[in-house]
Amino acid sequence: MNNRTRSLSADDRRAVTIEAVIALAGSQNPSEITTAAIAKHMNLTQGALFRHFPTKEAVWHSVMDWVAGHLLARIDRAAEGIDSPLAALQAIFMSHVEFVIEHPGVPRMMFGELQRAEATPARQVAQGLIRRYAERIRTRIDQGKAAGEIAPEVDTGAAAILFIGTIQGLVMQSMLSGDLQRIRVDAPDVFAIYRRGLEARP
Amino acid sequence: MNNRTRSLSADDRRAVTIEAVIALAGSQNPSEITTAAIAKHMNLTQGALFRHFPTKEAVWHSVMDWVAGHLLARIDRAAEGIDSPLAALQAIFMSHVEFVIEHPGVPRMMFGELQRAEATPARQVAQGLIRRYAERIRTRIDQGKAAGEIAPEVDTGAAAILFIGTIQGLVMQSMLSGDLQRIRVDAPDVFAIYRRGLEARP
DNA sequence: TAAGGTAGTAATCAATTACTCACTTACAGG
DNA sequence: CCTGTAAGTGAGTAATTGATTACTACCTTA
Repeated sequence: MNNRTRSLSADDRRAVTIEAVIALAGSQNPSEITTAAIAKHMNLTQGALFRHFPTKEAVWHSVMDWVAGHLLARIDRAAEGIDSPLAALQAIFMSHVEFVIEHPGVPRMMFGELQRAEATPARQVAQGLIRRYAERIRTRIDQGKAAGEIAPEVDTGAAAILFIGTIQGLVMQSMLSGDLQRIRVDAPDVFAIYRRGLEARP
Repeated sequence: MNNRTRSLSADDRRAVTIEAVIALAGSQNPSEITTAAIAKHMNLTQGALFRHFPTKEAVWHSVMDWVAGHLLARIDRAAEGIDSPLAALQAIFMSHVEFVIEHPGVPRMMFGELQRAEATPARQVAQGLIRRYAERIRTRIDQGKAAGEIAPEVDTGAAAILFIGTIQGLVMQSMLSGDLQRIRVDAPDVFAIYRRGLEARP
C-alpha cells in the first residue's frame, strides 16, 4: 500500500540516476548540474547518491555510456535493411534527430564533455562515441560512391564532419529559439541540402 | 625604467581582461574560468577585477560584446566587394574559420552561453550575434537565387542553419583531435560539399 | 524472533567560489 | 610640497559544492 518509492535496488537506482541527469540536462546547463539537484530530482538525499557512485565523475561516465549505447543502437536499427546508402544516411539522420528531441540534454552534455580540457573517463567515452559514429557515416558514404549514388569527388572525411555539424546546427538553432520541436520541422530541409551536396550529378 | 606593468587605465584594464578571458577559454572549459584565474592570467589580484566590473556576469557581457563586434566586422570585410553571392559566402566562411583559429575559445563560449537556461545579458548578446550572422547569410543566399547561382528549391533558412552548423562541425572535430590547425585543412573540403548543395544545376 | 544486509537520512566536512573592504601606492596639478 | 584621485593589494566573508559518516528503516532468512 505504500506508493512512496522508498527504496530501489542498486541497479534500479543507478538507472534512475542516469535518467535524472539526462532530464536535468534538457533544461539547464549540464556543467551546472549539482549532485544535490540530481538527488532532488529523484526524491533522494544528496548523500545517498554516493552509495551508488563513488564520485560525481562516475555518474557522468555512466551517463555517457548510456548515451553511446543507445544512440548507436538507434541509428544502427534505423539504417537496418536499407540498401541505398543515401537513403540509409537519411534514415540515420532522422533517427538521430528524433533521439535529440527525446533527449535534448544529450547534445549539450556531449559538447560540454568534449570541451573539457582534462581527459576524464566521461570525455573519453564521448570521444569514442563520435569516432564510432563518424566511422559509420564514412562507411555509408564510401558505399554510396561505389554504388554511384555519391559523387566521387566528395571528400569522405569532410562529408562525415558535415553530417555531424548538420545536427549541431539544428541543435544550436533550437537553443536559440527555445523551441525544440522546430528541429523536426527544419531537419528535412537541412538534410535535403546536405544530400544535394553529396549526390552524383547525371 | 619600470618595465613591470604596475597600473593601467580603467579602459585598458577592461580590454586586457577581455583578452585574458578569451585566451583562457581557448585552453579550458569556459564555464570553469574563475575570477581568480582571470586575474592571475593578467598579473592582478582577484579583488582588483571588481574595480572594473561590478560582477563576473558583467565580464562575460563585455567579452560577448567584443566577440559580436569583431566577428561581424571580420565577415563583413571579407565579403566586401565580392559580387558573386556564392563567392561571398565562401569568403565569409573562410574568414570565420580564421577567426576561430585565432580565438579557439570563442565557439566554446558561444555554445556555453546559448545553453544557459537563464536569459543573462551575455546570453542575449550571443543570441543577437547569431541572429545577425544568420540574417547576413540568408541575404547572400537570396541574392544567389536571384542571380541564378543558387537553386531556387533550396530552403533559405535551412541553408543558413547548415552554414553555421558546418563551422560547428569543424570546431567539434578539432576538439576531438585536439589539433586546431586541422580546421584550416578540412574547411575547404567541407565547404565544397556545402557549396555543391546550394549550386543551381545546369 | 533474532541476525544480517541493503538502502537511505541528515548532519557535517574541507575546498572553492564570487564578492567586499580597509588600506596602500603612484601620480598629476595647484 | 601637498593633496586628491584612481588603481591595486590582500585578507577577509558568506554561500555553495562534492564527499564522508554515524545512524536508522526495511526486508529476508534461518
